[in-house]
Amino acid sequence: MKENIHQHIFNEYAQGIQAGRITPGTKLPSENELMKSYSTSRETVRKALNLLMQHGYIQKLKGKGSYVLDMGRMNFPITGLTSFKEMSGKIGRASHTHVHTTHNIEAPPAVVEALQLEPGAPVCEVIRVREIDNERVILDKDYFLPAIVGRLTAEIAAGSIYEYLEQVLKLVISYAKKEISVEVATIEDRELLDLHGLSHVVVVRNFVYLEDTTLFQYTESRHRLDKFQFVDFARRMP
Amino acid sequence: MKENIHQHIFNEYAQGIQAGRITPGTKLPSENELMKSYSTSRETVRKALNLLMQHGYIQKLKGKGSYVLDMGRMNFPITGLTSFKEMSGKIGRASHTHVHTTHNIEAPPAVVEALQLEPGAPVCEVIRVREIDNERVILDKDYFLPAIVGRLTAEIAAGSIYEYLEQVLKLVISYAKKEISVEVATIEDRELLDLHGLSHVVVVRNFVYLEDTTLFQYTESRHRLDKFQFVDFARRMP
DNA sequence: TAGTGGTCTAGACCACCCA
DNA sequence: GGGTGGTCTAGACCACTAG
Repeated sequence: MKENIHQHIFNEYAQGIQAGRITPGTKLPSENELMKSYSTSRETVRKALNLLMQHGYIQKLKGKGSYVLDMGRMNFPITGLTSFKEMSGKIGRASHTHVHTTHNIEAPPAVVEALQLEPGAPVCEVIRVREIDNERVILDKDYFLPAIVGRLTAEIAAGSIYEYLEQVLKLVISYAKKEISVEVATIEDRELLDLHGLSHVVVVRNFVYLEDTTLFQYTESRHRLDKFQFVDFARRMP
Repeated sequence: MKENIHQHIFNEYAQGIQAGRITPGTKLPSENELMKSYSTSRETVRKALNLLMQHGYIQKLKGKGSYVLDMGRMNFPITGLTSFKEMSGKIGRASHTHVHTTHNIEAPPAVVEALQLEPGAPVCEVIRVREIDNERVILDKDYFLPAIVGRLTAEIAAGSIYEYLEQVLKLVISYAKKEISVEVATIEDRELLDLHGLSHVVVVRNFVYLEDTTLFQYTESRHRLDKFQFVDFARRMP
């Protein structure tokens, strides 16, 4: 499992808070106490506590201690890099994915720009429609570099592509940039989604990078307006 | 003043990257070299580098080194807790704020819920309209606890309320939770904004907390659809 | 093998909070 | 004054990357 000490401490408390075993307002043991009870050094304890703080689980107060926030059990944290499959599990709604197309094509202009390709370069395009409560509300258009992912099958696309990339291809996803905007619905949006006459869709553009800083995926996630929500937790930087 | 060593190192590189003096792809000095050139310890250097990494300025590669990303100069980082005033400066567009109302009122139901108040409790309401390129595109509705902010004047509201709170009242803002969704425009939206017939607005709900974990402000920022953009940088968590 | 970043240790001094 | 978190130090061992 290769679990670090500080990650181990973080996990224990993060899970405890998320499961409600540790209630908001509770004071955590001091760094000195944690140090003893985990038989480790203070800096290691502090790494764990800082992780908990950065994730919004606790608040640290100089001279007082660390206190549990009630933000940890926050409604659906769509923040970060959470994928549709992880998310739909959390919200516990009837959801279903329909794979519309999976093929290698010449990159369309928008994708050439997004992935910084040569005009006419090949990309692997995967178009999926997400259904929640029997309504088609999300259109996902993914573009991968064939040199890296090879050819994706429909079966893979039906599940979690991230799971496949990380566990089978052993690719390590490192970071991503997201852009959220609202745009006029295209003809494709109208055909593949149940828009009920809504004129706009929320577009989430996602640029995904690997550990070696290679940009390897571009995703356009097109959501029906009324089914879109994004939650963000932010700390004030000094 | 009072600048930590690791914050100092962070600032030097962050500014260098943002100003373009350090170009993307550049390899940073190794931790050992930085340690010597700043006459400090390695853990301190690492704190600075981790900050740079968390902010998307660099990528660290085991066994190789730290490399500058081209994400640091990212377009309008509305992520985090950036306020309108800070932002409008960055995008460099003609912008103007019109203070519509500033008064203490009984909290409306939605605000009672958001700030967890007793029904009928007083709140300080500030309604402002943001103009960009001579179009009224953002409606900001702020609600503060009068016990903390007292009475805000129109002059203060015309500038940056955050500046006033932090520099005059010495309040320390610690963290915030944001929720982004799209909703049907209200009558008030139609009156105060130039919606050009658009039926929906993007609503950003902001819950702001102080250092002692007090929730003290609730903000509703209502944006015209086509003028809304949100950029997010996320790292994959282990 | 030499250099890199990732983790950990056992101390230290400081500023802050509260009794 | 005793406890708390914030910062820093000078070592150590490991896993990874490279030539």
